[in-house]
Amino acid sequence: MSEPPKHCVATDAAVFSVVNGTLKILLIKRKYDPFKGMFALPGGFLEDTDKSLNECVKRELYEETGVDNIFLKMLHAYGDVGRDPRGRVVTVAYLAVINSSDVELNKTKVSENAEWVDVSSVKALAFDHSTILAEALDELRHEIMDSTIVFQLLKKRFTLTEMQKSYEVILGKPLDKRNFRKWIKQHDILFATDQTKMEGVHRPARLYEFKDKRYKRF
Amino acid sequence: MSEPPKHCVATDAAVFSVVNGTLKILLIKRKYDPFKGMFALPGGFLEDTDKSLNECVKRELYEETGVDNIFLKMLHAYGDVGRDPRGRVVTVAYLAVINSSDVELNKTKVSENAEWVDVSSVKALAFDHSTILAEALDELRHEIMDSTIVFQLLKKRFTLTEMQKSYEVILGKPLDKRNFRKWIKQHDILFATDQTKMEGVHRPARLYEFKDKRYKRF
DNA sequence: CCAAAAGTGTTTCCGATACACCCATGA
DNA sequence: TCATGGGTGTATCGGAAACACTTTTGG
Repeated sequence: MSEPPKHCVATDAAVFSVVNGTLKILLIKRKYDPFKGMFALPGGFLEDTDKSLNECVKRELYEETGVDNIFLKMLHAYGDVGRDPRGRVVTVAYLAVINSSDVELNKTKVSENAEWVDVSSVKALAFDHSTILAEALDELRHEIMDSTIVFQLLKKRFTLTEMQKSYEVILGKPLDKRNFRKWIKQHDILFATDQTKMEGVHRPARLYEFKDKRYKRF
Repeated sequence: MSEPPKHCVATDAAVFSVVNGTLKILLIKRKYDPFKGMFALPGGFLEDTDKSLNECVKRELYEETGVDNIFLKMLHAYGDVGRDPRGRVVTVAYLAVINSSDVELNKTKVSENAEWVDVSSVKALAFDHSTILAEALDELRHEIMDSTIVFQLLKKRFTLTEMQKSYEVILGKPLDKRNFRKWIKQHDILFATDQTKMEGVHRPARLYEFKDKRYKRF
């Protein structure tokens, strides 16, 4: 057996957020060929200094968008010949959701091409990133029902209505208020603070926090 | 930005079967260092001639064990530094199940070290393959309830009791006969042939076939 | 007629869904 | 007192689980 062949390895992140009641995906406008001018998922090559794939995707995300300290769930690897015109690249896709107000895009030179784009208006993406995005969105809809990943999307304190809205935007359908509250309560992941949020001319809403902000599957 | 670094990429397969009523995993006894003499999952490096990761894992599996024409589901990628003492290797793990009687192990020089090993008696494996095996088994238990992957495990014709036994061995717990039959019938994936299987001194069992042997999620 | 596995329905339970009214606030 | 969103409970439905007896065969 000869020396094993070597290949480029990369990570890509599908990072979702809810902004103004719509589901957004964090994309980078490419400055160089291939696919110059098109949108792509943030990501990049695995470096020797990355101790793990997880570290790689976090580093790339930070460098390209300023997003830091975020939970990323691995989704799938893509390694078909021809998926990158420059040569073979095996990429590992990750999923994340964040609260967009925790992030200031365009604050560095490198991240100046990062944008929140409406998922519903995303057209063709660079490479096979349209496929990755579609699969990530599908996975997100499962994850949100099945894990505590929604933690990432909300601020430290939030009302149950805000939480429900996040679910509705991600799932793309309305939920029943009473059933949603019963469901979320039975998971026992929240506690009610003694504070309320007053906004507008109506009864103030109780503010909640997560008991444990770590990712956990139900 | 400099040239992207290159890395070894590999695939590994966790191939399960049920033999004599016990759950088995297909392992290779390593002939060379590192981990010489230890068991490992079958797998190997991605070659330039492999047009996809899927093709790579199928090729490796065929070369090392003679197993051919099998459905493999991608599970997860592992890329931590140090998981292979020879240098960094990013590996992509796959899951499969097969009917062990469709395969003749040890029929070639290269595959002479392949063995079916009781999952319950597997000790330490080479590399991080113990982790991969554990995660694969977990995934298998979900897959079997959620997809038609059990197709791979059974012969062309089989009785419902044989099918149920496969589920029981994989899940590691007994199932209720009537509930199992109701459940499997409601998925509408089988048809009853007009033949029966006579074996022993008791009522013959009807033989069934799959309507469609392709992998499908429920 | 006996042993052994095949085959078959009904009841119960629990989680998911549907659904409508009162409450607290500021203007 | 009104407009606005916050907050709450019950009845129904449907799928999952529990559960036991009859049938067919060869010896």
